Amino acid sequence: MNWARPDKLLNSKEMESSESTKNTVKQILSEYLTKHSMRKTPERFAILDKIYSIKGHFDVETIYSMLIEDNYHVSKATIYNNIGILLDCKLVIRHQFGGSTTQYEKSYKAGVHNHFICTKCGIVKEFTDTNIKRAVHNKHIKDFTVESYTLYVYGICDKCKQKEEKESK
Amino acid sequence: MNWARPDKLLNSKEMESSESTKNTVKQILSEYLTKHSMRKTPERFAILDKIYSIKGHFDVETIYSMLIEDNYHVSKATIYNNIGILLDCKLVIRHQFGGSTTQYEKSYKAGVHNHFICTKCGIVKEFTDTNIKRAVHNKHIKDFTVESYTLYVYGICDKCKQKEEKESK
DNA sequence: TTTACTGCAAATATTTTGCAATATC
DNA sequence: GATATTGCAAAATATTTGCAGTAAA
Repeated sequence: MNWARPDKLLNSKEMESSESTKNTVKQILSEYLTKHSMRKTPERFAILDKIYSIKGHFDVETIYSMLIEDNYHVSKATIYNNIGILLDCKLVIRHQFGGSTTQYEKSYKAGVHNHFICTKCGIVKEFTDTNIKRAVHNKHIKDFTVESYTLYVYGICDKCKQKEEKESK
Repeated sequence: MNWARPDKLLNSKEMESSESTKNTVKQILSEYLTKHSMRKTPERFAILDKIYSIKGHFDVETIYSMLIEDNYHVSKATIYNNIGILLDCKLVIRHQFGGSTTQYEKSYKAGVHNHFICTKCGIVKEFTDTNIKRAVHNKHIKDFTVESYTLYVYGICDKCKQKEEKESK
């Protein structure tokens, strides 16, 4: 098997997960594919590898252009298809922040984090909070098995707030 | 001024907000429009009134068909336009659960609530939890003014879980 | 050899936009 | 009367789907 491993300097959007993390997620995908009688195509592992080189959120377009930039051609249809699989095996999570595209994020060992979203400019800032985490996990929801959560806190960032104050003068 | 007030039996999707709530939100919208030199069109108040007769989530299509059913014609473009305004004056909030349409919900006096989303069938169940509420409000986020929050808890509902167990036999 | 997967293009669906007609102020 | 808003249709955009060719098993 020959995983696509681009050998180049990483741009600002990229930040390698540790090799061991990448190997682990490949393993998880591999087992998932075997279990479901699906094929181990190079595209699948190239997409997974690329996703695990991205720090933060991304959309399908981002993955697509990053792979093209590596001279690794995959169609968008294939990316959509495979992100679906990665969602199923919990290697990726989906975010819907309210922009026009669906955002995704690697989820293995990424840790739970919360998002602050400015309702004016749309900037997203992440934070962690153990009290919130504890409160969510202490909540027993009838008839449901909890797997994960996402918290979106809405408000106004300082930049936009200052802009607003100027405008109302 | 002549607010559209449909005088008919309510269907299952509908549940009147109290008259006083409806009057209050009309007041809020009215003041917002005045402040921004925008016009008080009957469409705006008809849409607001309809939204405040809906319990739970809705999308643009829903509002559209409900108004058509009342023989009140508004174009979808107008609904999109006005939901934008209602978002601005905080009378409506937006949800992106992951389906194909954007979902909205009335927000005045609706209370904060959290959502459980089944990752298999997509069913959304609401719940409230004061511990979570407290934890979020205790969180001080640097450089941000918090206005509201939404929590999405993901997992599997009992129905889907049972289905899964059957399949793996 | 079988058939799952990829890539392309066409289809679908939601939301946005342009513009003429209309109605608010 | 001036112009913001509506309604319609067309446009834009993201995602899905159908299908022929390719490649994994």
